[in-house]
Amino acid sequence: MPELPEVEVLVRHLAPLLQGRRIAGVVVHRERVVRPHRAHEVPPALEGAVIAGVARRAKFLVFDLRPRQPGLPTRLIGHLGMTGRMFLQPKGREVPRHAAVTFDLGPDRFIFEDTRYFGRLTWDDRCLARLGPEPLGDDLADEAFARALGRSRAPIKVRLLDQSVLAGIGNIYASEALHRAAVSPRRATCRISTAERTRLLRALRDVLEEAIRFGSTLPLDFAGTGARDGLFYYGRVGVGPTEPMMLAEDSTPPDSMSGHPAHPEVGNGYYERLRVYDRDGEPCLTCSRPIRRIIQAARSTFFCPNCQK
DNA sequence: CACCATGTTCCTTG
DNA sequence: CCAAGGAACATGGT
Repeated sequence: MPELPEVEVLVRHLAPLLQGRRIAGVVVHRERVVRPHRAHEVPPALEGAVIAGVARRAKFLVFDLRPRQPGLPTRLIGHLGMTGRMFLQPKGREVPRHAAVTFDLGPDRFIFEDTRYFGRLTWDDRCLARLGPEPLGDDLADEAFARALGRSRAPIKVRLLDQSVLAGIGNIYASEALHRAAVSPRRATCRISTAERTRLLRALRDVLEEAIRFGSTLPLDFAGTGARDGLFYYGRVGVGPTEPMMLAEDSTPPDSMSGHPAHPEVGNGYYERLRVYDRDGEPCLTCSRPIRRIIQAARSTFFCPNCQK
């Protein structure tokens, strides 16, 4: 579920649930996820710690800890990779097949689940040191954005995905922001005009903020227990046969037929949230000419060749 | 069987 | 030094 807005929504959801809870036990089901630590190092490092708070930095979740004794880690850093999820479950329920790490919190269990195991959970904080500025931070003024972009000749889309340039932009919102700013994803970064750059920063913030606002009000299925359309993203919800449901700690699993029907007009207003992503061949919502899909840095980019020059 | 997937990192080639 | 391409990680959906 990862990209800045999804992580932000998740953090807001988790913070009140985890604050003040004590970690009674930890089980590492997939050693790869706690790299560079070893599985056996994890329980002695974390057990007995109290979770003091949860925050976000770029696409990372940062859990502040009060360790049981000095010298032990004071924060845990999580990354969801492509398919990571985090949620609470009552103990006694079966842990999901792809649980990577589980925490015993007493009455319930905090689960980091990740089908592809690209995610991470670590107290090695070097990953945070390499990050560029937060796109939503007040500190990121126009000049700071210009400085971050630099004089690179790389295509702007590829540049936006570089976490050391700007932290938190992923493949979906990069395409979305460029479309809103009417800048071609292929444009060399150093050939973006001042006006375009200003538009782009604005578009980035708008896209991210809207997604957060939207995600905060949307019934989300953090546990992934509901039938899904495969994306878990806000934008295509309503297209598929079901709609994700909110799952606080332990709400009842959604009955799969209770979602809105698949008609866009009946829909829930989510239908047009993503204007270009995953819309290859569909008409651009501004000019109605077809959206195109191209490959940049081995990843799909979607854009309107007519609107974005 | 084919191809695709929200992410990151490392390696090679130009 | 930089850009671009590919592969790797691992699993599942269409």
